Parts: sequence; C-alpha cells; structure tokens
Amino acid sequence: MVMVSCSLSHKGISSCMLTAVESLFQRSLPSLSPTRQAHAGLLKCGLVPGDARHTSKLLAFYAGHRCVADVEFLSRSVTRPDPFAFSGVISVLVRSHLFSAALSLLPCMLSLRLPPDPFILPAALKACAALPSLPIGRQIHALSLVGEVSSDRFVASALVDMYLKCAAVADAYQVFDEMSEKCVVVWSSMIAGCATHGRTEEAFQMLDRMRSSGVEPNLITFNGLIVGLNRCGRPHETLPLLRRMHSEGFELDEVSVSSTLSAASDVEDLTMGCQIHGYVIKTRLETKSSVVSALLDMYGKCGCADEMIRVFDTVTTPDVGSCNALLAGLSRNGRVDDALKAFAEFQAQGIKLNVVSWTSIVACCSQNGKDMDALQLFRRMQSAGVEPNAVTIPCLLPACGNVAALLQGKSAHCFSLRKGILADVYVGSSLVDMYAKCGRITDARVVFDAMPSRNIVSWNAIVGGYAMHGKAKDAIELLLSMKRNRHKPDSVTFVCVLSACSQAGLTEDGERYFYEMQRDYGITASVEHYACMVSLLGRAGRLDEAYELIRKMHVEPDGCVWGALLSACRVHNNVTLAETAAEKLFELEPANAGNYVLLSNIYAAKGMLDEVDRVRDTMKTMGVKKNPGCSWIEIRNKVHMLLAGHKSHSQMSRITEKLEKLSEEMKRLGYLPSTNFVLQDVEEQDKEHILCGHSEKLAVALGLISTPAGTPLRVIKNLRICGDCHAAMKFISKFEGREILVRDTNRYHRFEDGSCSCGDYW
DNA sequence: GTAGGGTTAG
Repeated sequence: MVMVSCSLSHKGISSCMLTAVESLFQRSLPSLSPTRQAHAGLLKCGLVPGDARHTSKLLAFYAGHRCVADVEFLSRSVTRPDPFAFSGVISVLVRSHLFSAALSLLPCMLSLRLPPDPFILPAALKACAALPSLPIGRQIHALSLVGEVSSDRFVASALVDMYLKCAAVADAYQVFDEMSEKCVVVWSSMIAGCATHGRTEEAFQMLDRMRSSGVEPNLITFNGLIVGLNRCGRPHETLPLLRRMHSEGFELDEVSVSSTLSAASDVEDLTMGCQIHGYVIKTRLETKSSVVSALLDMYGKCGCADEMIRVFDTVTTPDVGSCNALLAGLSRNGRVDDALKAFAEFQAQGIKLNVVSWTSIVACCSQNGKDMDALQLFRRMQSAGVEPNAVTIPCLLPACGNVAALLQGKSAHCFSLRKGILADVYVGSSLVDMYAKCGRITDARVVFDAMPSRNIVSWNAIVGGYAMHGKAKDAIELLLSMKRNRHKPDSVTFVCVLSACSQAGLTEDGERYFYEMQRDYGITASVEHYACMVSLLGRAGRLDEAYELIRKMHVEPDGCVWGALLSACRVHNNVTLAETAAEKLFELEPANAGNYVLLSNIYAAKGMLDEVDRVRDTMKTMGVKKNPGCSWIEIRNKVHMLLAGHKSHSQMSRITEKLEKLSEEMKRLGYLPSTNFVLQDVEEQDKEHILCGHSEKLAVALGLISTPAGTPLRVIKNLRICGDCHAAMKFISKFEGREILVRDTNRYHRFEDGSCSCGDYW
C-alpha cells in the first residue's frame, strides 16, 4: 500500500495504481481499507474504473463487504458492464439481506441495455418478495416477458413466490397455471402462500393435486404449510399436521417443531407446547438452538418461567438466540432481577451479546419500573459498541420519559434522525410520549405532526400528552382531528380525553364524551373511564353524583375509582364520603399507605386531630409501611397544621422536632423528592390545585422547614409538567448547603458557574 | 439460481 499512497499526486503512476489494485484482488480475502484507498486513488488520478474487469471486481468486493453506498456509487459509474458480474453482485446483496441495494442496480442495468438474464431475475425477484415491492416485481415480470425468459423454470418459480409474498395471489396463480412443468419448489411456494393468505382449503387441495401429478412433497413443503397455518391464524391445526407428517414417515426437523412451538406460544397453549416438548425430547431435537429458543419462548409466553429456566439450564453452550429468548421470557414474567442476573452472567461467560440482547434487557428494565437501570444499561450498550436500532429506541424512551431524562431522550431523537429511522411509527410514537412526559408538549406536537404514518398509539401518545399537561382543549381538538382523519379512537384515547376534561374542570364536555364513547364507538366503559368520571364529578363538587355513579357501575369499582372519590373529598373536605371511600380502599388496598395519609389529610384540614392520630394508629396496627412519598406527605401535613395554628407553641416545637427527624430519616434513605421534580414557588390557592389536579403525576408536596424565622412552603412541581431542569437544579443548589441529598448524581452535572443540567449526551 | 423457522417492539 506504500505504492498506492505515494502515487496519488502523479498521473504517470496510474499504471502502478492499477497493478496495486490488481494485486489486492488477487488475494483471496482483500481487506476493505486498502481497497478503498486504492479505489480513491484511481478516482483521484482521474481513472474512473471503466474497465469491466476492475469494475466487476470492485463491485463484487464492496457487495461482499456490505458496502451499499460504494456499490451504488460504483454501479452509476459503470460504462462497459459485465452481465455476469452484475448477477453475482445482486446475488451477494440479496444473500446479505440488502434488498433495496440489490434492486437499486436494476435501473443501471436497464440503462446499459443489458439483456434480462435468467440468472439475475430470480435474485432480483427474491429481493422484491422480501421487501415486499409489488411494482418492481411487476416490472421485472415485464422484463422477463420482453427478454423471453419468463418460462424459465427458475424465473417462473421466483415470479410465483414474489406474487404470493406481495399478496397478489391471482397473479401468482396465473404464472403458476401457465407453467408447463411444475417442480416441487413451485408447488411448495403455492402451498405455503395459499395457507399464509388464509386459503387453507386450497393449500390442502394443492397438496393432493401435487401428489396426483406425480411430484413427491418434501419436508420443506410441509414446513411451509405449518408456517402458513400459523400466520393465517390457525395455529391449532399445526399440531395435527405435525402428527400427519410423522405418520407419513417424514423425519421432522428443527423447522417443523420450532414452527409448531411458535404456534403454541401464540395461543399460549401449554398443553400443546408440552406435547411438542415431549416429541422434541424423543427425537433429540432439543440440541438445535432454534428449538431451544422456541421452547423457551413457549414456556415464557405460557407463564411458566421456572420451567423455562429449567430448559435453559439443560443447554450446555447456549447461543445468543437462546439467551435472548430467556431474557425476553423473564421480562415478560416480571422477573426483572433474574433477567439482570442472567444478563450479567452471559457477559461474564463471554457470550457475544447482540443488539437484541441489549434491547431486551433495556426493555425489561423500562417495562418493570427500573428506569435508571434502563438508562444505565443503554449507556453500557453504547460503550460495548453495540449500535441501537429502530427497536431499541422505543424501548429506551419510556425510561427517559419516566425520569424526565430530556437530554438522553433528545439524543435518541437525533440518533433516529441520523439513522433514518424517524419515520418508524414506533420510534415516532415513543418520541411523542417522551417529549410529553419531559414537559415538552410543543416538541411532542412537532414530532407528531412530522410523522409520515401514525397509528392509534401515536394518537394516544399526543392526546395523552395534552391530558398530562392539563391542556384539555387541545386533547379534544385532537380527538376531533382523529375523527376527520378517519382514525377510530379507542378505549385509551377516551381515558386520556376524560382525564384531561377532569383536570381542566370541563365537566360537561367530559360527560358528553363519556356518553359518546359508549353510544357512537361501542366502547364499554372500563374502571379507568369510571375513575375519570368520578374524579370529574368530584372536582366539580358533585360528590353525591360521583358516589351514585360508582354504585351504578356494571364493573366492580377498584382502588382507582374509590381513590378518585377520596381525592375529590379532599378537595371539598367531605368527611362523610371520605370515610366511605376510605373504608373500601382499606379493604381493597390494605397496604397502600397513601390512602391512610389522604384520609388523615382530610381530618387534619378539618382540625380533627384525634381522628388523625386514630388513622396513624390503624396504620401501625395494620403494619402498613409508609413509602418515602408518604413521609413527605406527612411532613407537608404537619406544616399544614402548623400554619393552621391548631397547636400551641410547645406543641409546635415538638412538631418541628418531629419534622426534623422525618427529614433525617428521608436523608438516611437517600431520598430526595427533587430528583424528578422541579421546585417552584406557588401561591397557596394554586398549590391546592396542583396537589389535587396532578396528585399522581406530581407525587408529593414537600414542606421544607427552612429557617428558624419562618416556614416557607415550597411545592414541588413535576419536571414532567414544566420540563425546567435548570430551575430544579438552581433550587437544589440553593438548598444543598442544608444537606439535602441528591440521589443519582450521575444524572446531574454542575457547571462552574453554578448552573446545572441533568442527563447525559451520547 | 427458485420453496420452510426461533428470539427483541409503542
């Protein structure tokens, strides 16, 4: 390569350049970098490789290295083509699953007036089938007719398969019927294709026709039928077919059993799964990695995590696929600690984990309430050099939203833009949700508006975002927009709209949509809808109507419904109904400290201090453990009492002492409510609104006893709502001198000028 | 050179 690099400036040495390229290609496995240098050298010397020999070699070389951009670039510069080389390159690209790249060579071939080659067309058709792209497939069909190669056995078979995969069954039949000689391959294609498109009767008839025409079906024919039955929603028919294959003397392979196991997983049929497992053991197919994965998946989906682990433990050398199946199964069954442990073990064993493994573990954490772990694992994934894909991003973003890691979420946005995956409906929807949860509803809307395609989840993300921000009018406007765009709102959409109406006090609108939802959309009201309605009526002061609605519910009211009533009672200080709601809540959620605290709040506001003590005693007797949030509520409660002047000076000092103790305890536990919250001063009347209006989202209010001289009451506003990291950090820094602990210091970075930021760049 | 598969996803 010394020769190559030193010769770039001199045209006269161009022959040396060519020799250098030649010598590179003569090696059996030339490396990428020197070849690129050589190619660049040729271009710099003005020697665009017009020579068919060099072009072909370079094309094949880049295709083999999956360098799509180089292939496309080079193919455009070809002047004297070599049909054989093109054929090889297309095949290489198709085998590497670079279907679009393979098809991108076709226009070039056409412009060069290369004759349609029966060796190129099947590979190109395979690419059309895989994408799928019916228009290009049809063009290739036309090309084969012009070139009179359409009757070629391979071309015709590939055409049939392409049409089936592109869901053009009638076209497939036409080509198939015109074939004079039908081999086992094209019969198999038709059978699998018919079954996939739900034409199962035809598929079975075709199996008989095939036999009577003298062609012997093979294992692939039957396997294709199993896969088709599974895909068209007839998974229960796969096991009888497996038995039939066995009785006809077919030696089943890993494809047969793993496909049937997949059918059992889809319908969560444990009995069927166990029968196949028995068969697997008998036939000793359990050593096949695809069978292991399918078994793990089946047990995981059937809720048998322990059995799944037992299967995994029998594998001596698990491959990455089996590891991934185990991680997914553990995650599905909520066994997040086991998943984390398994993941760490895989790493310790040196198993080469891939993007699926990392995505699975990130998803496992973000779906099981371990948001910080999800973010940390994602950073480790990047350190390990594993590049995220379009699946990873929607797995990561909920964690960003939950802990308001806006910068990391933004980075995911930029990454998606760079990698061209922003158009993915899952990526887009999760970005909308993340921005909304991080307090950036405007950004959420910008992403939503730019989405090229949307599904119900995308709509629900933006409607839910507006609901979360208390922007009920916008939520309603979007609901109307959905109607205009002929997108049918679902149950979740209405939960969002009703919740928004409830928070904004749009009582009449809420009532109307609750009615419309049932009448116009046939959606049965769920407990979530009822909880919103109870909250809606309760906030409007219509507590008796709210209670009446609960009594008339045709589903059993749960803790959320009674909780909504209790919260409404807190707003209007209705002790009688509060006691009724609390009684139900203590039955339904005996260990939920929040309910006890809420009731004691209501008593406290009414000055019923003996009752407050009684509730506290009940908590003690019941052994209810307070969570940190409750402790903070209790602190706030005490502050309320101090401010309300219900206690004498000596009592006040005891309360203050108690507050200090509680604060110490919180610090000892390492909790600071401010990790997720922005702290803002608010007026007393707003405070009440915020506390009640966003009680779930805002977590708790914190009364900070700050100076001996006074008792400034600070209310925490959720970062999700206002998204102002800097304000949060300023507040934290202001109070840090008073030894307030900041948990997860990794998330916070203090700049020299005293300002702060949270999240990390990546 | 044409036909069949398991594991990740809002």
